[in-house]
Amino acid sequence: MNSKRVIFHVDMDAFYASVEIRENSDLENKPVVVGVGPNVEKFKGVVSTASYKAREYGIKAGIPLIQAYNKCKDIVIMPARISYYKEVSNNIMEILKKYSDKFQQISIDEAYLDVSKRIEDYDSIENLVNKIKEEILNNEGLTCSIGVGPNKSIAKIASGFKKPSGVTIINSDKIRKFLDPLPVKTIPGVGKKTKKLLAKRGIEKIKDLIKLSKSDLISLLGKAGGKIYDIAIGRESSEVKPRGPRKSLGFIRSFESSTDDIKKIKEKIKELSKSIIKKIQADDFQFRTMSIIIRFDDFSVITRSNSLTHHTNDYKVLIKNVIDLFDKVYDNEKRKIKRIGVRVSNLTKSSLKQEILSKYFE
DNA sequence: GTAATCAGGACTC
DNA sequence: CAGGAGTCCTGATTAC
Repeated sequence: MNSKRVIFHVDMDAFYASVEIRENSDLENKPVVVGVGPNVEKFKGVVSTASYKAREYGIKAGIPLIQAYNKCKDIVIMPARISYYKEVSNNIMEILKKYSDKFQQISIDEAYLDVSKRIEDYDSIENLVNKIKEEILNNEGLTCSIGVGPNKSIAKIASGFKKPSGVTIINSDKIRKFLDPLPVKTIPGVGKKTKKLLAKRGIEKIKDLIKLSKSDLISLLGKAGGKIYDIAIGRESSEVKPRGPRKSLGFIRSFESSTDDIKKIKEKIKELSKSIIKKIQADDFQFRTMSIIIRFDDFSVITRSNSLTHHTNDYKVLIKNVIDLFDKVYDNEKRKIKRIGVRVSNLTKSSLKQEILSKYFE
């Protein structure tokens, strides 16, 4: 037997947009974007996902809808229907689980599969990849891209290498040839800031990055530097493991335009808190820490939080605490507010299970 | 001195 | 012109 791991990273192509197109064949080959925000019809918000046709115009996730429109007057904007996309996602994840020994869902449209035990040679990789792609296409009418590698990071980078509907298989002996020419930003964990910091030192490609030692990178970037180094040399080795329980839960809403109307803001805070309580009770959680998040019209952000001595799932407790937090901040603030959010953390499962478990560990 | 808590930042999809 | 949800990390402060 072979002890080498074979990891798949499966990534759905333009997931939200593709779901909308599958629901409405008129949208095929059109520049479709799924938008999120306070009023997507009036271009208040951003692009969540752009179809591949839309991408031809330079439209991509994250840009303001108004900019997307300016790039292409023909864009079709669909408001996001996240709960529906979740249903679709669940169906897809069930398919992926079947084909893996170990499974890790990363987000609504991505997952890692450890398929080591099901692979003997290159052909069996191709067979398995094709089977997965076929079943997702037949059952859900959607395409995905798959990256295959000896660890999770290489699989992930590989899945993004050829899209849409691409397959990229990186054997151990091809790691350097694959990674070396890629821009550092390709590495998960290297975002805008880190890219800039590295660029200042003339580091643009992964091959530049690996000239530094691991400790150089750690002193430059902290703990993240160590991870980035391991990925760059192709030796990241984290296991494919099931997702743990959630650690926090919250909601954020933007106002259509910035406001200093305290009544309006507090109404929103209550609304958000209510939604949190609903969800948290439905999922049988309790929380101990509560936070508010405020983004001002100049885009600066303030967060405030406090913790209780005990866990709760009570609306009254939540609302009292978050309103108190808000009042403390807004006493000496005049800036207008653009977005407001409420979040709870330090979660535990409430009721039954907890007691049974604690008995076990007495 | 170390553990919790809090605030802010970076990052991901 | 700048959404929404979530995670991890860091540094400062406070608690034990």
